[in-house]
Amino acid sequence: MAVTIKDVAKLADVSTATVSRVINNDPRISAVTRDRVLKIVDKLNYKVNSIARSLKSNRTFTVGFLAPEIANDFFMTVAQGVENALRERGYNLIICNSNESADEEVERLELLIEKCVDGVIIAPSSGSGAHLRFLQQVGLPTVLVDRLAAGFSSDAVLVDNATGTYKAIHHLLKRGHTHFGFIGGDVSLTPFRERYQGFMHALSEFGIQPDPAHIKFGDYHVDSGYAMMKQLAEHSPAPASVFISNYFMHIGATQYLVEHRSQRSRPIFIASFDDMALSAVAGVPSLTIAQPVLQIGSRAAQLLLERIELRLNHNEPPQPRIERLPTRLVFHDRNNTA
Amino acid sequence: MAVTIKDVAKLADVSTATVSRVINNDPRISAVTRDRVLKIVDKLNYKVNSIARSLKSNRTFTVGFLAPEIANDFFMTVAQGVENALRERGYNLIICNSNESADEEVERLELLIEKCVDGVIIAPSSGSGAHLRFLQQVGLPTVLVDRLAAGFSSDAVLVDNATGTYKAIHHLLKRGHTHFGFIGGDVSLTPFRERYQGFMHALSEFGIQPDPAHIKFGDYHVDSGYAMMKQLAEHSPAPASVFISNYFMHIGATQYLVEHRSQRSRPIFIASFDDMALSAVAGVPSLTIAQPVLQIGSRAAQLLLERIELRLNHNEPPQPRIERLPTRLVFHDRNNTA
DNA sequence: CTGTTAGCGCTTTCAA
DNA sequence: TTGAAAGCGCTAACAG
Repeated sequence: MAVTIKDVAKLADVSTATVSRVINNDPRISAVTRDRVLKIVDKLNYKVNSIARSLKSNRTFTVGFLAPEIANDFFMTVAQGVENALRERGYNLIICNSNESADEEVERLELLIEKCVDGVIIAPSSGSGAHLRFLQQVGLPTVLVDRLAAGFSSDAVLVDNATGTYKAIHHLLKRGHTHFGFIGGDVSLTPFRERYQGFMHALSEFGIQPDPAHIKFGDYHVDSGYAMMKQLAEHSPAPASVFISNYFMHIGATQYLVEHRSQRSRPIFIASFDDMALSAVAGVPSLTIAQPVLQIGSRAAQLLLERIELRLNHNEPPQPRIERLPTRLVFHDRNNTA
Repeated sequence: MAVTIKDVAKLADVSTATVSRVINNDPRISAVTRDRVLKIVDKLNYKVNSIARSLKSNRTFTVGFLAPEIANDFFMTVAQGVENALRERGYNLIICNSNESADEEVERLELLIEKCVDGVIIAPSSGSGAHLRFLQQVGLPTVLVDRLAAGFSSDAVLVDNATGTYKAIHHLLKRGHTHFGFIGGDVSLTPFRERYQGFMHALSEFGIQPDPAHIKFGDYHVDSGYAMMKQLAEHSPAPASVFISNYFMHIGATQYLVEHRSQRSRPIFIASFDDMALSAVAGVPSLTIAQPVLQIGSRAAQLLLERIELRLNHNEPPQPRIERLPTRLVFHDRNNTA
């Protein structure tokens, strides 16, 4: 059996209360007692049982992070950002996976509630937030990241999807690009919808109506990007430039282009949301819209901790805050065709 | 305040013991009482407090996963495999990050112990396992993945690094490849050491002594792969084929090659350990050695749960088992130069 | 400065 | 089949 506070108390010949005070750095403890206790703590290699502590104190110093995919660089980089910020404040992170399913999302949240996490950060699996509403009942501090959930009002940290896309496309339009294709994700997810809107907005400003055959929507994964780029490239006429709505589809699309490089006289120019590890790899000229991924996570953690502290002190919770972090254009283009 | 077992008991007009039995599916409970209690549970939306439960039962149904990097496709895919297997058995996963540091690794493990996890799965940060030995003292069920730790004997699930590499290089040698370069990782980590050994073994069988200037070691990240490939390619003579010790360096190396494609008359052939999402993307001919990444995770989870169960029943723990899962060769080569 | 004591929410003998 | 009561390891009044 593990060593408990009692064992320490007995050996140090003090009460368990004293031991508790020592390990919690209560100032009103004499130096000698403190030393004696600490010595025993060391000797017995005593570690607090944070389960017991949590049962008393009703806080676990643990935050849940719920992502729709766990083997996904984007969400895990967000998680990394969350963890960085939490660790500074002595909090820990439990990462869970909703598998992009609202049902599993609820399941995982119930689990996290069972485990008495102090708050949760969620990249919601679905554009509708109906299934999340029970969180407000429960009063669990919550921050959304990357995506908003309709009908579920809460703090959120995301990026300027529409504006970022608008600026990229606007830039290309000014440089003379005119024949655009579009590779989109599920528009029931806010980021993909907003990126689509930004894209269309820029085109309409230049009085350009894209060929409907050049507008494609799929899921947001590599294979989907490959398939849609294939459709676009094989369509006649093919678009001269293609906007791709996220990193994974960018990778898939690039894969297609590289494999069929020799078949094209002029390369298709790519603009893509996200700029991550491999955005530069493929050597297809591109303009990318970089998100501050780590900061999304760390900022979300800050907002959450704020809410947790406020709740602890029985203060009024603030109104839901939606923060849009700025994106940044990145040119991957040695021939400066952008 | 959250609703507790007491609230349910009061409303259902039974003792807390009865409620406890109902929610734990104790058979010796009359159907009527069960129904009555369940109805109240629903009405109050009662959820067990697993903190309190764990304090009593001394188990948390939670497993810790400790990875040296959290924003890393490989480790997170392993984590995915772990989670798949755990979920089936009603266990949960806490993912922690050691930042490839032995000190942080110990910190995180102490945290997990504080949280009373039932066991841990570790991809150890360092080839030396000295800092892990305290786990045996504590008696915490442990399984290593991907890497072994010298001086720390425990269950482990990894792949046939040496054999897999050997087979790939052997295959290429038979196809006439002779001038090999090598891009390696930190050989204090067992996978990188073993891959190096497999590489050298294959060459020596063919009586080939690689040019020392063609053997490079770095860290295992994208930038490192880029830098080493640059060195190899700029060296005169450059190797005709290069073995790369993992996915991320493969990506970096490929990035270099694609960027400088036009400068070479004949492309450098790549053989690389790992075959993941983007291995096929770059259009540089390659032969990859695929690991069954998800299975590494799920198998590790199985071994761990076995140990946890045994310990619970006070059975003798089994001898440490080291399982090597087989790798598989994958050809990414439209011109069949491999 | 330190000890006594009650109790966090739950499970589990033991007794009925 | 059910209830009473003890106790998991810790913290926090309260008292001294």
